[in-house]
Amino acid sequence: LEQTYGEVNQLGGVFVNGRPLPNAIRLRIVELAQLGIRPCDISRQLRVSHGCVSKILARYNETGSILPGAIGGSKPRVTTPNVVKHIRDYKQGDPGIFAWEIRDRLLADGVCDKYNVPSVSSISRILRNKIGNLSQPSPYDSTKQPPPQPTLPYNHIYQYPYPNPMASSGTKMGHHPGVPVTAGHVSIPRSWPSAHSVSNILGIRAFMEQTEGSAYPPKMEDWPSVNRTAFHPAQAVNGIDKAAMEADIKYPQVTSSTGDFLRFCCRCNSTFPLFSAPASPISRVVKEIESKRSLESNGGRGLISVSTPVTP
DNA sequence: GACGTGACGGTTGAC
DNA sequence: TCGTCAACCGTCACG
Repeated sequence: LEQTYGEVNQLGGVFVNGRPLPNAIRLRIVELAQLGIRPCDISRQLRVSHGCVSKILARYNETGSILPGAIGGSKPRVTTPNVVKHIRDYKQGDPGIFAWEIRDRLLADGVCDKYNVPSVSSISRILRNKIGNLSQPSPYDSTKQPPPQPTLPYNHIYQYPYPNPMASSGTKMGHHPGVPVTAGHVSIPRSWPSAHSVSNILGIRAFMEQTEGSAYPPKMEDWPSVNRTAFHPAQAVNGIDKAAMEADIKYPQVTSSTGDFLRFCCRCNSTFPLFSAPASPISRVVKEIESKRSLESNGGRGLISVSTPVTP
């Protein structure tokens, strides 16, 4: 069981097969691209395969979202209670009606569209199994409440399942650990070093520790594939070297004297309030994550603050 | 060398 | 409870 998580790709980056990259890294990929850094350089810096970088950027350009798609699950059922109810109504109104006629009527009446109309065989099955005896009350009787529908649509946003030690425990999906949420805004806890490597300029440090909780469970250090013999301690993991990660803990996010979060801009060599930054695709992405999380965090419960104000 | 693409092995969650 | 299925994932190799 312990030998399940963590593999090292050709670039030395760590990934979990079958699982999406942490949102922080996805965000960083987009962010670097926005800054004009070539995908191949992003790939090397973050130690993410160029195919993945290409995929994430393509998705971002197409959808505007950095988030991975919905993994798992099944297609939405077409035989919803409402559809079954209509089929029963049609059958009651005309006991000799054919399944294909029901299908046509479902379309004609606007109950279904061409994408979700049940097949003739499905209708036949419904007629056989659910409406076989019209004298029997149906579980979907109009006098009853229909069964609860899924809260989320089929293509809901993928919930990053990695445990977050700072997130409230108890619910598996209750709180998205990808980006910390405060009551009215999102912070991107990071420090903005002055060193001029791409990684350091852009503050690629301790992402997994800070913005994703611990990016992969249980702890990256415990990943069997992050082999300490093959992986030098000082070597970067997804562009995050260990020393920097440790340093990030020592030097938390810059805040102003008022406690506002400040972001260091390497371009203008100054800081600016993180939350008053001009709207950008990145801030939009952050807002996207925030809004998704807000919907799923049960009214804001489990809010965390991962940034520690710097005391002078 | 950079990049798009598809195969591949893997995970996930509804049914 | 468990297996199946179809969605997704990132890596890798190829062109």
